[in-house]
Amino acid sequence: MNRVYEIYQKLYKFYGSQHWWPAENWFEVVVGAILTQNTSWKNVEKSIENLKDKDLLEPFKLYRISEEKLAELIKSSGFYNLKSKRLKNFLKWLKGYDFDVNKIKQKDLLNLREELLSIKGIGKETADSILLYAFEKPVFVVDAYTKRMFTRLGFRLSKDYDEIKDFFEKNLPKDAQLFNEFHALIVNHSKEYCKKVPNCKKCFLKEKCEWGVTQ
DNA sequence: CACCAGGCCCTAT
DNA sequence: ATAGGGCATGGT
Repeated sequence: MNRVYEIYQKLYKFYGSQHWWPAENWFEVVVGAILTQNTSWKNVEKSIENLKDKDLLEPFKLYRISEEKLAELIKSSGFYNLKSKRLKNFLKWLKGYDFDVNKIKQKDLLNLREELLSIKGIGKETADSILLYAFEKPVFVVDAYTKRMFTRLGFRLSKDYDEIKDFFEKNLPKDAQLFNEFHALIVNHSKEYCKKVPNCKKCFLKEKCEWGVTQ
């Protein structure tokens, strides 16, 4: 049994199923993924709520409003001019599929990833978050939490995003549901524990756990 | 007051 | 290939 999969199992046993991403539907996932770039989720939530309150959190509605208007609506997320443009870029791509998520889901994973990465403002992490949580494709999402947590656990991760991603995928079954849970658990554990104890020596993921939860 | 937060793009070496 | 700057709000 490899160490990566072991860690997943410990997290799952301790925290349980996470039911991620925190969104009501696939489009909300996409909007959140773009808005949360280098930004706290709290600030993103305000923007999402604002869009919902104004009944605008739908693809065609956002496609229709102006970039300037959209920027105002998402102000709380920071980088709002940039992110408004990025959302617009995604929406133009989405129009090519008639705003129909089912047409997108039918596409092959690797080609779909390339398409997303070709959209200006969608980088690897954002693309993978969308692939996994909006389109339900089996990709492992690498983010700041993932790198920080596994580095603290003693892993020596590459600097290259795709190399890190490949490392995790090689050590786990290729299962969208598992990737979904794992990333959610990493974020949850980071927020619950790692962040509060930056140099903790007793995280339950380590061999010697002082919290009585080592399995 | 400073620093950080679920990145990404562009430019200069 | 890789480093550094810009983007901007809200919380601690």
